Amino acid sequence: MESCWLEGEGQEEEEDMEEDWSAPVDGREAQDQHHSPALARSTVSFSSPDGPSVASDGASSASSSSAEGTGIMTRMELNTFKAGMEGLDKEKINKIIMEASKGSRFYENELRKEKQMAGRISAMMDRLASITPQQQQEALLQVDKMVEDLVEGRDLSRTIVHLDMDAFYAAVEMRDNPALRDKPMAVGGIGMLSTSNYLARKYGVRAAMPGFIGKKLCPDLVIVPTNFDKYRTVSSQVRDVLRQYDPYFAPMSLDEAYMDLTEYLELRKSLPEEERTFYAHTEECFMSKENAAVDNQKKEDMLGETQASVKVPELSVNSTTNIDDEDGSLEKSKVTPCHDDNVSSPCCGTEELPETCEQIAKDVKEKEKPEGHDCETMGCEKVVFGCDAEEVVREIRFRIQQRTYLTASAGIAPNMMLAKVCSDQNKPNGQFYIPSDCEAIMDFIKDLPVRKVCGIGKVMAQQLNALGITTCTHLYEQRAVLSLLFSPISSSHLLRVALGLGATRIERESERKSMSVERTFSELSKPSELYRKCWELCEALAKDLQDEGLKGRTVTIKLKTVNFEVKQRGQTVPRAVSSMNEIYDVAEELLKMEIQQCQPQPLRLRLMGSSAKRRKQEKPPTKTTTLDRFFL
DNA sequence: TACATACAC
DNA sequence: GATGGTGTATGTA
Repeated sequence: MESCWLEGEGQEEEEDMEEDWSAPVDGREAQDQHHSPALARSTVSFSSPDGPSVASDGASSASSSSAEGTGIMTRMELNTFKAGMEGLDKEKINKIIMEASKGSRFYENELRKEKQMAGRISAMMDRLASITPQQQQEALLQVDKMVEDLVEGRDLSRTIVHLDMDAFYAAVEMRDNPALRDKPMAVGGIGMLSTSNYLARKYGVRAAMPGFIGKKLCPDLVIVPTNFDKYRTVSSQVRDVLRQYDPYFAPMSLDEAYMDLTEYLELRKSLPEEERTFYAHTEECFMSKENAAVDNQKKEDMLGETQASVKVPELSVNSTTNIDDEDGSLEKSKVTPCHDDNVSSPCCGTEELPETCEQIAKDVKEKEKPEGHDCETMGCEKVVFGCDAEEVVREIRFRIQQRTYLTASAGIAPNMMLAKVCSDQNKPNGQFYIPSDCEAIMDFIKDLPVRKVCGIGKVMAQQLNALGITTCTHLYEQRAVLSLLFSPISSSHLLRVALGLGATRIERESERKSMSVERTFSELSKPSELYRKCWELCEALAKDLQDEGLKGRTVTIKLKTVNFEVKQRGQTVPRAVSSMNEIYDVAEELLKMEIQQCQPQPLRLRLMGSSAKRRKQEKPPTKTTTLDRFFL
């Protein structure tokens, strides 16, 4: 989904500090951060004599956090770097969020993580303070060599598109239930929301927010349970369209995909107008066939700024598989990337695919209009799309809307990093184009908040913030310091971002490296219950492994205590395993050790997980004739 | 290799 | 009253 409230909460778990469970003592004080802006400024002047405009407000906001009992933890704040945040009363929303959370075990854990982060930042500031001007000068020379290489290697020849469905799950539910259309609503459960519609976002209700907090922010919020089967079906309809423009497109989740339009755009130049002509079907078209209908849509309407202007009559959808809110509703929607090379591959849904691109195209175009219907005589609005990238993307979005009655947003740029940022720019139901031109890229990058860049999350953003870095311009100005404070991998990534660089080739599907199953439950602490849960998880994992014909060399268990502390324990076995018994043997042993460690206290858990990983760096056999593949 | 952390969706 | 599940990458020891 495109927005998050507490991004990636589940994975950002507390460091394992067993001895500290009941004594959360942390010597480092939050005020340590207060010296950061000044330090940041003083160092900036070394590396950048031409006087960068360091945002001091950015730096100081890093210190607004973690004063226990007072301010709002930055970790828990509403993320304001997402689309659709205009005109929100952030203060009020954050206050409600904090009040709803305060005193909970979750909150206490967040508080600890916040302190830990403050400590890390303070350590970083100490390192910064110890850097000499000479060191900075040297670093700058080094970094600028890299800059030269990077700039020289810049590839502006590709046209990459990132396509993102607007409020996907929520939009699907609204489409199928008109009663929801004028209400603030979210998809998920009282425990966690997967996404919310734009009306609910006005109240601060976001993806990855627990439903009960959503209700506090917006008492009228309607929460609809997830229905993944339906989203998968819609997703495969969208993919049917995308495939025609890039057969190697890469889905990132049910609602998001990257495409490389470069080759298609060449073909497009000689595509006759007829092939670029579509009809916006009227409601009558469909009614005449007692089929689903869509309101008469003009091209302008389609591409306007308002979301879901499409009116759809009730579809006879009654797939009400009620997925268990606690467990099933938040399954990751990620699906195997679809790089089927004209081969009919089952990876993009259950529908059988035609064999050639032409057939796919014909088939899809057929599905986009009512059965046996002649648009010319029915007076459907005729739309002809042009041949440039923007027109093609408009066409793609138009066809998606005609096919699914849902809107999508898109970003068009010379690389994946930029395309991704762009797709958020005019959301919902909009698109944004960055031409393949250095100046245009730099102009776009200039004031871009670093937090908007894919890969720069909450933690990195806060670290950068402490250095006075909030935009990509700052990132470039501070390149020398960054190369000294961060690892080579991190700093070169930041440098690439600062230069507006990103991947220009969409990677083909890579081999899976691990498979896991995990569940949250109400507290379990009796060993018999814990072993039983472990057994169930291993059983589920074994089934998943066998379904995909995979085996793993390293078996790990994941435990989350009732205080939200996460531990992971693993063991590598001599031979790859996939059966229930083999996996459980290892997992049981690992669990046993943890239970013993705790004694005489019980091990009190709220989550348990089991996973199998393949060994690092070894390539699995490419062509497998046997059924078994291996995580070697 | 083991474990923790960060990130995305 | 109540804060998810799956997968990848990376840093460190």
